Amino acid sequence: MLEGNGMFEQEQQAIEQRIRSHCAENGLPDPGSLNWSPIPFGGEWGISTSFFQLAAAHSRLLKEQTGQGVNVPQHAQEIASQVASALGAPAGFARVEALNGYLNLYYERAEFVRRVVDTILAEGDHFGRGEPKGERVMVEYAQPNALHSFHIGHYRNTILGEVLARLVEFAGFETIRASYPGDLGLGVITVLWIYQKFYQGQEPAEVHARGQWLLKLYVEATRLLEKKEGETPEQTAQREAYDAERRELYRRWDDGDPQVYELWHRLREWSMEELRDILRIMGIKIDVWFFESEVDESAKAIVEELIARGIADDERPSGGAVIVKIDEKLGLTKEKYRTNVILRGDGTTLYLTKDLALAKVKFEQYHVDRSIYVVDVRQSMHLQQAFKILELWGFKQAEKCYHLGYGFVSLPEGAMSARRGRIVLFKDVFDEAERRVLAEIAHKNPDMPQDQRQLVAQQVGLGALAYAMLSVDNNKDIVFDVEAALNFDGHTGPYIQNAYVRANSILKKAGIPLPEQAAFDYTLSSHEVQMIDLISRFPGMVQQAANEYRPLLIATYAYDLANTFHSLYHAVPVLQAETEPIRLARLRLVAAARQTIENALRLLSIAAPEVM
RNA sequence: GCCCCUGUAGCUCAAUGGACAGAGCAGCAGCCUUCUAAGCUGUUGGUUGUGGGUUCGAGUCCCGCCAGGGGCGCCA
Repeated sequence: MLEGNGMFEQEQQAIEQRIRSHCAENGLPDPGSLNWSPIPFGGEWGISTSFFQLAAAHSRLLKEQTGQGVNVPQHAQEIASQVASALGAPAGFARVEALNGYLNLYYERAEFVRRVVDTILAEGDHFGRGEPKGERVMVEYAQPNALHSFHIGHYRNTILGEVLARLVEFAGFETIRASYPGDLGLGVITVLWIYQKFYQGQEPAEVHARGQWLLKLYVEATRLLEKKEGETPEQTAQREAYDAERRELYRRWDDGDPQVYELWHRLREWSMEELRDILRIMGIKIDVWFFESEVDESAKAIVEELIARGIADDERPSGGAVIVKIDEKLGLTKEKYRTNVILRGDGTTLYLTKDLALAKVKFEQYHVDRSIYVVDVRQSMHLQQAFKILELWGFKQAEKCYHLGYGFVSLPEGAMSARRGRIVLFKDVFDEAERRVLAEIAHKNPDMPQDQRQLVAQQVGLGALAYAMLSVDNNKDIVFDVEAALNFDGHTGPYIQNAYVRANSILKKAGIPLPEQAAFDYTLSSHEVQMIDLISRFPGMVQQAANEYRPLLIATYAYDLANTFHSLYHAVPVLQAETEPIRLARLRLVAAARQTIENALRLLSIAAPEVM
């Protein structure tokens, strides 16, 4: 298994040992953990470490002893030189060099390449997978509000969560994908109200049309119920009558009226059908569905316990609600988590209450070791409050809860607003993406069979969309520009997919099975060296991205892979290579690159099309 | 008032405290009879918002300030 610099683990450890003894023998402080990083120069590769910290430490030591320190960069270079000559020509490395305070160790090219390529081709789809960590992680994402339609803001949440789940899973953690759709609240009741009042019995046949219709109903209902400027007394009376009906409906729903429940379940199912189809398009399989309505009762029980234990204050007797003074209970003097309500005056639960109950379910029923919440950054305060209340409650897994916030998605015209009809639905963008890819295929690849075009259009269209979301760090807001998101050139998903396709094309045209082995003992071009360097780093990238919860790192890495491959493709002939041994070696290199691109794309939830 | 996030090329974004701050888009100049031009090559473009501090070394860490966004008791 290749992990980090693990490929040359033995050689690296031997070097470290010799550096330590060199230091000990020459009165230098122990260098501590040597921080190896890849050599940054293009055209060659190896590993590198610097001696600045050691030189600085030694300088401090000398200052204590003699009252005089030394110039650190200069001293670092001296140490690097001494170490370099002490090492001589270590096994596994072609060359050792001391430069600017750095010790650079250059790999034996042929051996390095052979190991990298052989490992990748032997491990195939598993190349880059981390060792099992023996820990179970739950990722919660894909939580749109029921009875609203799925827009590109939800899409960002969903693609980010899915890629995070794939990352931690591939890095070696057992992973559970959870979705928590909001199916309660006034917004939901509002849709039920207008449907019952004006549209009873109507139902668009197509699944997306039906889901989207619910959003239109919500917008219309909001217009009817919203106070307007300069309304006539009749209009005011009408509006208030409507609102009274809605409140009455909410009350009946709360009482569990079977008729209302039937309607609620039916419309919720329309939303869920739409969501399931979008998840199908995105290739996502959710393991666990939590509905807000399912944790309602257990949430109330938790409130009782918090009151009994003096963590929550029941202000209902004086006309208030049940609250938790979080800062006060934590003993903080400055306001940080503030105070929040965990039960309304009328005894109904809030979002916060249900999150307390849900956390308990996750840890106690699903036995997860860690729980990651992929939720809009605007809910950061809310989740911190939930985690702190759990902590006050004595729930020790509270420290195993992480909020992965992400910036919100807005439009060039401003924030999305369902009421103003200013909203971009995922399905609309997806359909447009497909149309554009089909047009592109007709133009650029007219020989592609008709029956293949639809599949490729979907793969490439989704690839463009996914990459547009994933190539921005999650803590940054995105202004969603359809034209930019559906661009297929440059730093985009299709650019990466195209690199895969071109690699695939070479291997197909070779007309022979992939050679079992090949020697890389010829003079490698700088393009080949860079390609090898990058693909060898994939396992380390997976671990880093999973540890930091940063899909962006893989997105950037995948682009670098494709960029390097495109350059290689242009500059280095494979099928027309100078000699047969070089041809075979390059075929294996191309196959290894293709495999690495494929694995990286899979982590990004982007398809690797055979042709495009 | 308190808390969180952001500020890097004209625009959109990268950069485990480390070697000359990098890509894409846009602009300019080239490359399809050669493994798919959704591509490649070259080129233009920077006081990393600002002032201090820590460090051998700061876009990165600490403090202040400026600008923008978000959040803050019965919405989700």
